[in-house]
Amino acid sequence: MSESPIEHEDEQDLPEQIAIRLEKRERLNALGDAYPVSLPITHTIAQVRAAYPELEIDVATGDEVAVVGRVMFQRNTGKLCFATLQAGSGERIQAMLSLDKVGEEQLELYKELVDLGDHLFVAGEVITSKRGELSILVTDWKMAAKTIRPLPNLHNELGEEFRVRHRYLDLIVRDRAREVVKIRAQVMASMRKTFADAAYLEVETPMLQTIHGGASARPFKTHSNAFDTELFLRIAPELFLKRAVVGGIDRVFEINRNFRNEGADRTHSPEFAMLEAYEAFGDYNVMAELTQRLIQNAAMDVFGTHQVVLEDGTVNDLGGEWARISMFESLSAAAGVEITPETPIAELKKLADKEGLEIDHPQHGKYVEELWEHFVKGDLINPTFVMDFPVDTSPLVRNHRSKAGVVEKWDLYIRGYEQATGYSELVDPVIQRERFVEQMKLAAAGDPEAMKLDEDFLKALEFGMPPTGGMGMGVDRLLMSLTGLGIRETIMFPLVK
RNA sequence: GGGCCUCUAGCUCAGUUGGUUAGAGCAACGGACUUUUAAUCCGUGGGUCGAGGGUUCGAUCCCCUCGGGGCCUACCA
Repeated sequence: MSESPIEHEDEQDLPEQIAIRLEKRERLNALGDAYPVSLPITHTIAQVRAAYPELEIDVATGDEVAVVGRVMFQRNTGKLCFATLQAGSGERIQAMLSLDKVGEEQLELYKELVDLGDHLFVAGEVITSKRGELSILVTDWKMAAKTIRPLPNLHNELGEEFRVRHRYLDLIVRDRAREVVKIRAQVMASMRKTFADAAYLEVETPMLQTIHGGASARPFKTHSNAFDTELFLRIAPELFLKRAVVGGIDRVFEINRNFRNEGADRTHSPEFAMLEAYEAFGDYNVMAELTQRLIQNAAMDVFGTHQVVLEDGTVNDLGGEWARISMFESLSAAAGVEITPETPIAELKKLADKEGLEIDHPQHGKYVEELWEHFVKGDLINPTFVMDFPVDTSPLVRNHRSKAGVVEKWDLYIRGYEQATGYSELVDPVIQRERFVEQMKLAAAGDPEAMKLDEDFLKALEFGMPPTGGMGMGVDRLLMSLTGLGIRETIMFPLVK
């Protein structure tokens, strides 16, 4: 990337349009202020529009208003100039500057000093033009903030890379970009309300951790100068939220960033927003109900329906009671052979080989999950809880209360994506230690994602954790499910090199 | 990690089978215009063709290296 041209000392090197705008900025400062600290604004553009929903053509209301907006279009003629002003929230209104209202000097200055993209303050009467456009017939104008760089062309779609690298411009220029930011905020607010209604407390747990745990993933590493020690950006908040439950915070949730040092694609980002929730004396069934409620409430609060329309026009039906299927039963049905926790690993391997699956760190449960993804996952369009996972790939989940060889864990799939996961949490400190030891053997065998043993967490469990249900949900992925956008569109400022 | 593609003006894109001075629309500059709304009309300027190296009389184009981006694939509870 080239350095910013505005940093060049020699003005000759500046792109023409920037040099010209810098001169205009100087002139504005000489005449007054190109960036005034305050302006006598009386209305937002939205308020003006709302106050006059249906005016006839060529009407003068007699009402005076003063607004600011960014200049999005300009149509300058000899004695009458038009500009379209846009509020940050996207509403637009037309400003009209006529010779007989502002005088020759102010009209000339306006034409010379105001460019597309500038923040412009205008005061005047609310009218409609001869074409019926709601307008402000300007008596006073003032530069609210001079722009130095030209806005991108509004008549072509911006390239994807340009949009991500200049999200601030994307937000100015593209309604949908603003909408997505708003939807995200509303979804967050809705989920917090659902939690509040269920007497959950929101907490924040460490991002910097001395031992990363709670998930299987490669971490980002950093270093603390003060403690002279290696630290990890968290891959999950799970082990700290469970400590909170041990401490008696019986209903607790956190919405915050996780960091995973792994691949980035349409559904994965190195940093992503994660929701985790724990409920003492709940189990994975309770958490499934909570998860369904969170998502359905969000859809209803934001879109007013459980049938949300996605970017490509298809409808994502989130309504009704969501299906629950068993992992082993659905796999057996799809594969055409009975597969249970007792199925010999050699048989699973034979089936995987036949299907052309390569499995990295072969354990029984790994085979089952890979085969399940191969045979079943793609067909799960409507929201579906996949229940009861293999034990050896789920070290933090308690054994099923009645089925041998599986744990009380579900994954929620929506439109073929893993959306959330829920557990009846493992709270027995002795079994938890055994599970960690198993993970350490895997790590020793070279699995870089295997979990580390967290002695302090085990100590907390040894002080007694109540039976607890837990759930985790990728917030960015929820936004994807609600909008049909890629993850880099649901995150306002995704990581770019 | 592997494969394929891509990078040209502020933005969106053409183009050059290697040849004088690299084009368009919008944006900008000068001029005309009191009802435009992608205003219109006349005129003008604007480029290290991602960076570096090579081949060549001559490279934006061909080759190599590097960098950015995309798609597929692998990996990612």
